[in-house]
Amino acid sequence: MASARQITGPCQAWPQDSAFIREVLDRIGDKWTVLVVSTLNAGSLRYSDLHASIPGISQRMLTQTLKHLERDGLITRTAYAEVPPRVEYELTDLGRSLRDAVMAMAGWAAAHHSEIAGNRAASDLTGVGRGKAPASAG
Amino acid sequence: MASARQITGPCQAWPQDSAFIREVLDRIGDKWTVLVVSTLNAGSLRYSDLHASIPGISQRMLTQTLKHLERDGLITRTAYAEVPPRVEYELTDLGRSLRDAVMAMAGWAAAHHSEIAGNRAASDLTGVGRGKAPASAG
DNA sequence: CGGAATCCAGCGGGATACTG
DNA sequence: CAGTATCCCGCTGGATTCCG
Repeated sequence: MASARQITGPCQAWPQDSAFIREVLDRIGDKWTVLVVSTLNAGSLRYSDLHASIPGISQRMLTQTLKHLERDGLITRTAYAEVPPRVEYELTDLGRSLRDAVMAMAGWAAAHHSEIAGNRAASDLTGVGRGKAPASAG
Repeated sequence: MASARQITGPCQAWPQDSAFIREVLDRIGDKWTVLVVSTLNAGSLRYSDLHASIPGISQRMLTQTLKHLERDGLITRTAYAEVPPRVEYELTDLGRSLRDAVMAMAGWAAAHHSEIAGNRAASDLTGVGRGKAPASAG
């Protein structure tokens, strides 16, 4: 899928691996995946439970996200052939490892989000303030 | 929202914090941010250097990504008022900490991407194969 | 060189309606 | 209950053009 990239910089050890990151990022990039995984952290849940636990999600997005997660082996889908249909979803070991990884990101976010918010507010106050203007060394 | 259930894992207190994660994910969710940060890992770079180092990016996206990163205090922008305009971008400490966090995700991706690919392929072969069908206890 | 502004195609994703 | 199918709108983001 991805073509080999030519990197000009001196330290280009990990950009090649960005293909992997891209895959993961494309998955956790959409907000629903993270929400679904975090909700499934509570254990095995039914479709309606997930739908109720995740406020803004539509059936379309919930179904799609679940299929993607199942396809990647991050969750298991168990359908009970009962009169009132029942389907339960649960995180796999792989899914739990993803959850851990995302939680690490969440840790970083929690640790720095105030600093980022501060920077953003300051940058907003400075308004159009561009970068610093050092001596123009011709 | 979610009814109290039996939790398999020790921690279920993070869905509330998902607001923080969302912010970060919205930022690193678009592929360009990660690429730009990883490229800036090489040190201070000019606009044109970045543009050349990141194959598929457009000026629009590069500029936008850089502004966002600067706004959040993840990079610094230094404009030299010379005859041929020159602007350099560099990661801040905060930006480097983000890079570390993203590299952690990259580590997870590298460790499990083959497994995920395998699961996906298997799920593709199984085709329409739905979830397992346990005894219909009705 | 380093951007800003404009235009426009693609598709992500919400709302709705229907099915098994 | 647990989806599937359809429509359709808004945003993302690429290509192009112009400016300091």
